[in-house]
Amino acid sequence: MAQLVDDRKSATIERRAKLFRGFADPSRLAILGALCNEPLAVHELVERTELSQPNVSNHLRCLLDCGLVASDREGRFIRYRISNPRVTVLLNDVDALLDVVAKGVEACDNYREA
Amino acid sequence: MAQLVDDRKSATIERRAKLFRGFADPSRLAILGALCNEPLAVHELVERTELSQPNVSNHLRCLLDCGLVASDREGRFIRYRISNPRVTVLLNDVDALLDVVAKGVEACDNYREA
DNA sequence: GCGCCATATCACTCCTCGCTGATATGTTGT
DNA sequence: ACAACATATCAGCGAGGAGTGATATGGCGC
Repeated sequence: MAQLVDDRKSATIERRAKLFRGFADPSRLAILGALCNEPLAVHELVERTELSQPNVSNHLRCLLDCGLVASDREGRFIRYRISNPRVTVLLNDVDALLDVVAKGVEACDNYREA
Repeated sequence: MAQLVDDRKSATIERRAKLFRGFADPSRLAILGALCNEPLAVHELVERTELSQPNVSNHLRCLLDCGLVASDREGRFIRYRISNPRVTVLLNDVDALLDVVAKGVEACDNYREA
């Protein structure tokens, strides 16, 4: 039973970690940032983010599967948009936190600096 | 100059990504989660998270450098605590987002499922 | 139907990061 | 000063994920 509790606890943690990982990539953040302003088609995202088209598609697939963005077909375009305002909330939270810890984050070299 | 703008923009994105990466690990989330309840010394964190002691220390160093936790020496113990309430806010908001997208996140196999 | 544009998929490589085991530093009692 | 406990550091290994290039699918206009 303690085992059960542990499982449930760790399952929750794993889910959180997985969701955070969805945000923990510059390319995906660039895509999400662009979509926060307005819905965009893939080729528009390619222009603005300066990422390769397959790369953008791959990330969109990931974001779509995770439910962070949604897509609507429009003719031969596919328009992507932020699926839920809570995504934006989270992005704002991280900026608010960065206001406080930006210096430390940049100094931390436990993982590769950008 | 457009170059400058791009640099500034991407620097912001990189910082966000780096901060998100700080949260994108089950071990660090377990540590942060435990610290959300109460400040704890390292050996207590080892007990509760069931991680190895060097592992916990490594993650704490990372979290400390990033400014997400703070530490106070107390005798031969070192007590760690959440450094800023915005950390807790972020953790809560991620749970709020999970309420909506949990299913999708679990289904997404672009990166390894826990 | 054919060519064109928009998007998706796949195999592969490289790099980053997390964990472990051994060891070093530090602090407290006796 | 020494023993015991608490914490930090470091090298090395292994795995997961991001990017690329080539290619496949799908919708549109002529």
